[in-house]
Amino acid sequence: MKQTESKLSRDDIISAVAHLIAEEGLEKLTMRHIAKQVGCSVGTLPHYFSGKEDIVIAALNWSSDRIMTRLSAMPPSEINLENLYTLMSASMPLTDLSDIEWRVRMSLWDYAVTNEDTRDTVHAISKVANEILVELIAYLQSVGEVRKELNQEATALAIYQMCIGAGFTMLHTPMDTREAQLIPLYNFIENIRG
Amino acid sequence: MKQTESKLSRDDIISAVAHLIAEEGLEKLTMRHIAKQVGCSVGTLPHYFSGKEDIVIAALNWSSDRIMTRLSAMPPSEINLENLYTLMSASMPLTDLSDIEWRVRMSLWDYAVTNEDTRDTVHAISKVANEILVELIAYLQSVGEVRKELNQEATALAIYQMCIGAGFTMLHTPMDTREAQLIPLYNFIENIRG
Amino acid sequence: MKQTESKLSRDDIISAVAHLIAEEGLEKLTMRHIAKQVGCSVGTLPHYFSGKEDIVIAALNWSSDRIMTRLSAMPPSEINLENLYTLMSASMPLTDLSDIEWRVRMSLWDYAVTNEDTRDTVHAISKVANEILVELIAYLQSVGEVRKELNQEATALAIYQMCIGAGFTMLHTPMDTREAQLIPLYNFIENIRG
Amino acid sequence: MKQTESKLSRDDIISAVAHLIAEEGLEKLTMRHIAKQVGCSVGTLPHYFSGKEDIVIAALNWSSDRIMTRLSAMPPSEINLENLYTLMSASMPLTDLSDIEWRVRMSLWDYAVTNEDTRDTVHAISKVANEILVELIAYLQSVGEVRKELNQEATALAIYQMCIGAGFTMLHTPMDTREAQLIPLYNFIENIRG
DNA sequence: GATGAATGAGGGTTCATTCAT
DNA sequence: AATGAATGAACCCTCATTCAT
Repeated sequence: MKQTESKLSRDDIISAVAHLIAEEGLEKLTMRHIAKQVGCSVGTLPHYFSGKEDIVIAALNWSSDRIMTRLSAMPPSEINLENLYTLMSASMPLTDLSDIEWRVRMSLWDYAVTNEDTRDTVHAISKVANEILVELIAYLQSVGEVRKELNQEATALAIYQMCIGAGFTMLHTPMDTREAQLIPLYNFIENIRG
Repeated sequence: MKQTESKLSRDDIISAVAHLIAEEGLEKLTMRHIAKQVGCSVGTLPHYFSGKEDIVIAALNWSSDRIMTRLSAMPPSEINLENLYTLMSASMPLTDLSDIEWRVRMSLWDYAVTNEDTRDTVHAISKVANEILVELIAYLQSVGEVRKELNQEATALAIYQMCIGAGFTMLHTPMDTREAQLIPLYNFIENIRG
Repeated sequence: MKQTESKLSRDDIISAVAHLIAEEGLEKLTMRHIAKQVGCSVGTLPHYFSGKEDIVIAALNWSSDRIMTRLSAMPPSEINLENLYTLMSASMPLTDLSDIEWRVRMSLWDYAVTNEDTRDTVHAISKVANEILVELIAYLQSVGEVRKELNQEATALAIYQMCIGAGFTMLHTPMDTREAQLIPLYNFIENIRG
Repeated sequence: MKQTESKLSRDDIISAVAHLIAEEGLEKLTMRHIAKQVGCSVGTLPHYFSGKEDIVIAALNWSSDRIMTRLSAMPPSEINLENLYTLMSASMPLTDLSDIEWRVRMSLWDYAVTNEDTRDTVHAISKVANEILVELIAYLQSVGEVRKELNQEATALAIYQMCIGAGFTMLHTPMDTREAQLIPLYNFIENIRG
């Protein structure tokens, strides 16, 4: 039997794998599970990826891409202190969709600890995220929404660290208790108001 | 050949496994590697643990135990705002030893995402850590070192989140760049001074 | 993309496969490699051969065809003892081209050990080769170049065996050392001179 | 179920594999077949060999060892021209046992064509075999059984080539027709008598 | 208790073959 | 006639586990 009804693409596979990682963990991810989730046979996967590691890395990066896309969605010029909080909270695992992204991100970060290439990738992404935040803080300082004496890098890094800490912690708590964990972030942002 | 030189204990195995997880990752952890690291044969391990999962969970919890022990080391009465920062930074992955602990902690947190029992454990530990911090903040407020109008829970959670975020981020950066990532925590603590 | 530039034929495929077998061995021969070498897609091959085994057998026989063609090239009436040696040595793996033929022949002979059909083919070819040699010896006896008391079949078989033994041995030695291995054949032919 | 009745050794496996190669060919040799033939499970084989290639090479060398052992069995001082022929014919594939050895040898020689390490091994073995023959010829010359004007190396090589050619050819012919193929070798040996 | 050879299920991967286009 | 994505069986190998010693 041939699978001809739906055209398969790398993104279809990546998405399926991301969901599998989120639900079962990297450890239980097998080529056979992937094929089943995608709806193809194991022999089809090599047409799109050179091997399991290739698939895994693509899926892990998928989460970073999604999170970064959300972070970059709002142009700096449309930012004010109110929607800085909105922007950050929108990137947190407060919905089923972003929960998956963060679960995969957790696997990615763990994977990166002992995998040099992935570690460099994760580090680069963190750097970019911080740079975006620095830009936002700088802009908000320029329009008087953030106190000018605050160090931009340190402020951005504080927000980043709180988001990472909150996001990873949330993965171990029920969905309906997660929003309350954003209070420190909210307070912090209020506290830098100019 | 029998292992007669030194008495083997669960802790010996756990410690050895923790180091293996930190160095190679959970993925590459095998019973043979464990036995080799411990210095016994694979057949010896079942005498101390019921299976691989049992060993893994024990080793993952090892990191939490170590970190919690450090956090609880200082009695609240000896705390001031200066050594609150010292206490927190002492628990960060700034040395080879604590680096291992954090690496294992990362594996633990990742493992917990898809393992209910472990998730409950991790959540409970987080809760205890936060309670300790709340106590510290409350004490510091009572002695006038921290502003009294600050919410204790929110302040404690903020510190906790920053530490988690900073600690996990540090695992992807060289050791000599990590201390600089504590600036946000330092600033935050300075900012709550009464 | 279609293959329209050159008309494909069974011989093109066989020749390509023979070269692949000579270079990489039967073990590493795959339909994809064949298609790549031929310059067509894997789906084209079934139009010319019923399956891989069909291709392999055809390619293996290719070497026998080539070697037999050379052996039959010279009409018996033009033979003398001098160019009997020339004829035989010309069929040995002393050039890159004949080296390929012998490499494939080695694969063929090996394949024939456990494949009845191929074994019959190889045996038949050996028989024909010997018959040709018997004719040559008979002719040379009739013109007085070979001693008449020698048994034709035994003499032919001796030459055949030495050529086979020398040819297969040569495949494991550098090209520039091979000619020296023809000395026994030369001596033998000199020794039967009438 | 554990296999405890019979002690397994590398030689047991090698012997089993040699028989498999002889009967089915290298191509159809799989770890599962080997395990079945040996009477163990696939997981047992890695205890004795590092992988399939390791097993294959060991089995291929097995044939050379057996053949060389037979060739070296007779001390030169006990040699005369009569038992030189006996010695050589004893190493030919005239029995079921030596037939297996030669079948494996054929696989070995074929394998060596595209495998450098094996090629070196085969070449070294050929060299040793020739050296043994040279010694025998030299001894027979010294005792007057072989004509002194004959070149030792060329004579030895001639015998070697005839044996190789005859042996490999025999593998494609029925057992009861093989002895007749030794006539050229017999004639050759008679012809060098001093 | 300690050992490590033996097990066999399950892993990732390769491949000849098929068939809708 | 030509294509190459899709198939799934079979490959080699790894591994947690078991158990006779």
